[in-house]
This record gives sequence, C-alpha cells and structure tokens, in this order.
Amino acid sequence: MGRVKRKIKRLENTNCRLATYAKRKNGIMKKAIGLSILCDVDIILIMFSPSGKPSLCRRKLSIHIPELIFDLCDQARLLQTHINEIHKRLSYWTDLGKSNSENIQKQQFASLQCNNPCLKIRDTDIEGSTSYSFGSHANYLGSSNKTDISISKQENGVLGDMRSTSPMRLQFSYLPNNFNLLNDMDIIIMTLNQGLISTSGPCVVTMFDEHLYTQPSFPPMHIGFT
Amino acid sequence: MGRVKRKIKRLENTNCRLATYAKRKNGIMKKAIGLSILCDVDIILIMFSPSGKPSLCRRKLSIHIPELIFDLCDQARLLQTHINEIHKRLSYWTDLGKSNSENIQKQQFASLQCNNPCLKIRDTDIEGSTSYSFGSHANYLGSSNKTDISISKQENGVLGDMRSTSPMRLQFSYLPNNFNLLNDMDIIIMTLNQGLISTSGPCVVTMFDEHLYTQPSFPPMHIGFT
DNA sequence: TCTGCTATGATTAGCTT
DNA sequence: AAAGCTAATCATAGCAG
Repeated sequence: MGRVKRKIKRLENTNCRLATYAKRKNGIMKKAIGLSILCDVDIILIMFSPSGKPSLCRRKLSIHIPELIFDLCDQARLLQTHINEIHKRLSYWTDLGKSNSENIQKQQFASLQCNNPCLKIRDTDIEGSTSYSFGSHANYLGSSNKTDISISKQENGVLGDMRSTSPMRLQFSYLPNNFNLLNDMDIIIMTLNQGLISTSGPCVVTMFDEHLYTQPSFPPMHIGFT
Repeated sequence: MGRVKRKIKRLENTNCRLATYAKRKNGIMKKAIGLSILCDVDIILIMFSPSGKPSLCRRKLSIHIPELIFDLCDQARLLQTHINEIHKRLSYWTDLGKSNSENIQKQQFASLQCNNPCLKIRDTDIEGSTSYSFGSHANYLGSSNKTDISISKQENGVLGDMRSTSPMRLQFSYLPNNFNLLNDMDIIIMTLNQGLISTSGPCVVTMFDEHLYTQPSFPPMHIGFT
C-alpha cells in the first residue's frame, strides 16, 4: 500500500529502512492489539528496530516466561549453593580419613565427591556487564499529549538479586563463551517483563496498549526516547 | 477495511470471532514477515486462536528462550539427582551412626541433611499429562499446492528426556498447584521452538515463513490440521 | 529526524459457494 | 468449517515542509 507496489526485499538504504520500520511497526502493533481485542485472544509481539531497540506488544497472556526463567535460575543457583556446602562439609571428613589412614572410610567418602560434568560454573562473566538504569517510559497514547512516566527501580529486584549472587553462574552449552547474558537475553526478558531499560546502547522498550482504541478517531502518537 | 467499519471491541459471536481471527491472523503474519524482511529486523509474534491453538511467526532471532528454559530445567534436574544420590549414600552413614550409637558422628551427618525449602518436588503431576505425538506440518506456502510434511520424532528428544526423569519435578512458586506445565507452558515453549504438537486438545502450531514472498502474485494459502 | 498529506495498494467484512 | 468474491476501509510510499 502506498504510491507504488514495493517488493518484499531488504531495503538497502538505511534511512529508508528506518522510516519504513517506524511506519510499519505502528501498523502491525495496531493490528496486533486489534486482533487481540476483537477475537479476545492472547498475543505476544516483539520487534527489534534496525538499531536494536525493542518494541513490545503483549495482551492477555497469563503465563510469564521471564518469571519461569528467573525461577529456574534461582533454583539452579540454590541447588549449586547447597552442593557447594556439602562439599565443604565433606572435605572435613575426607581430611579426617586421610589423617586416620582408614582406607575403607576414605573410599566411601571419595565416592561422595561431586564432579558433575554437566554443571559448569564461570566466575568471570559478571565483569563486562552494563549497569542498567531504569529510565522513562516510552508509551503509546491515543492523544497527542506527550507523557513522561518515570519508573522507579521496582523491577530491579529479581535481576539484581540474580546478579548479586556472583561468582556462581550457570553456563549454557549452546551459547558462545563470550555471550553476555546481560545484553541480548536480558533485553528480551525485560521486554517480556514490560520493563524498560536504558543502557549505553539504544535500548528503550516501546510499549503499546489498548488506549489506542479509547480515542478511535486519532492515529496513535508515539512518545519515545532514544 | 471491509464492507463496514468495525468497532474494535470483543466480538460476541463465536463464529464471527473465529472467522475474523483466521483472516486477521494471516494478515498480521504477512505483515510481520514483511516488516522483518524489508527492515532486516528480528521479530517474534505468537498468537493463540480463540480455541487456544498457537501460531508462531519468528524471524532472524538468534537467542533461544526455549533452549534456555530447557537447559535450566535440565541443570536443575541434574543438580537434584545429584543431591538425591548424596542423600542415599549419606543414609548409609547415618544408619551406621545409629547402630554405633556414636552421637557426635551422627550429628555431623545429620547436619548434611538436605532440607532446602526452596526446592519442592512433586511426585504426582506427571500423571494427567497428555501424551504428545508429533503430527504433520502446518505451513504456509506461496502456492495452492497442499503439502503434508511428516515430522519424525526428532524434536521429542529434549522434552522426552525431561519428562522421563519423573518423579522429580520442579515446582514454581508463582504458579497455582494444579498448573500443568505440560499444557500451557509447553505450548508456548514448543511454539517458540518452532515445533509442532498434536494433543487431545486443539494444539497444532501454525507456522509462517518467507516462502510467501517467493511467489509474489498469489495470496498465502494456509494448509493446516486441526 | 520527524510530521503531515494523499494517491495508491493492501486488507478485510459480509457474503456466497 | 473453509475458500472465493468484492465493496469498502485501512495502511503506507513518496513527497513536502
């Protein structure tokens, strides 16, 4: 739609790509919300702009993937802590076995040693992490009033908790060694969380909601920060 | 667009809701892929039909949430198995301590007992689970040829593995007790995995891909199974 | 870079098959 | 249900400011 029929193929001109993205993003978000309301269905839509800025459109979904991930991280971490503690206590007995030269007991305790190859811990990759600060709220409104909703650090709880438990860290086999969970993955997680992040990079989540339809005659007005 | 202007409000007539969903879902998927190709951006779109059938549209995304979840589940499970084994071996020593009436040793061993309150295991909720069978492939094609691609059980690996390790099962605090991970959550995970599930319920994942644009003159033809 | 305009192509509501 | 048709509305490409 437009003056000419456009072939669906990567736009090589960067300005054109950005302009088209901005227009079409609004269109698809409006359609997503429209579909969700009309048909009363769950929907998740996440897009990343050519510069990497994520936009989220979610409605009605009752299951929280990010919570699941955090919960799993927490549980794996707690289990690891528990194992570490057992190791520590066992070392007392192992040493005792050594000094007593009681070989049978020694062997028994040795069999308790944990060397689970599936759990790899890295001490180092907390370094290089960007410090996240929560900024202002990018939002869509059904009017032309520009709004600026400041979000306090309330959402920082879970993430902060997870990160402060260094040096223990799970490593995922399918990710490259230098993959930084605090960048790409967090963007998605926080996007899904409907949170908002400002990093050194261009990461401000654009959100879209039903207010669009409360003032039916006006096109949505995008109030964002980049 | 259509014969009349439609107010964006829940359609109360069920047939109308289903018909509208089908039409608009195709429209929004086409737009999502178009946006992703034109602007060369990542996109995730998940919709659930009024009857609960998920449709997925994903392009270019390099981070795999479902893999992360599976990996976390696996690691938590392995850790738990490990702890269980330690318990088993410790019980030998605890019993030994009992029979010897050596109170100091007994207490030492008792201190090794694992009663981590954060890890709750349920034995029972593997029951009620539907047996998942991988069926045929629902797909979009840019032609009117109906295709029927049978998928072997290759995708069953991770899930099958995870499930076969019953009776151990993690429980998530934010979910109700009767929440069945094998239903709702798995639908999302497998949808994200671009997998395909047939259950007793209406769960066949509809997928959408770029082939649509290889034959530009024809509208997309949906070949699905329900 | 962003906003508004508008001709034009794209989508779809209601209908039929 | 599911597919095809068409009038009507909607989205947007290219341009202007």
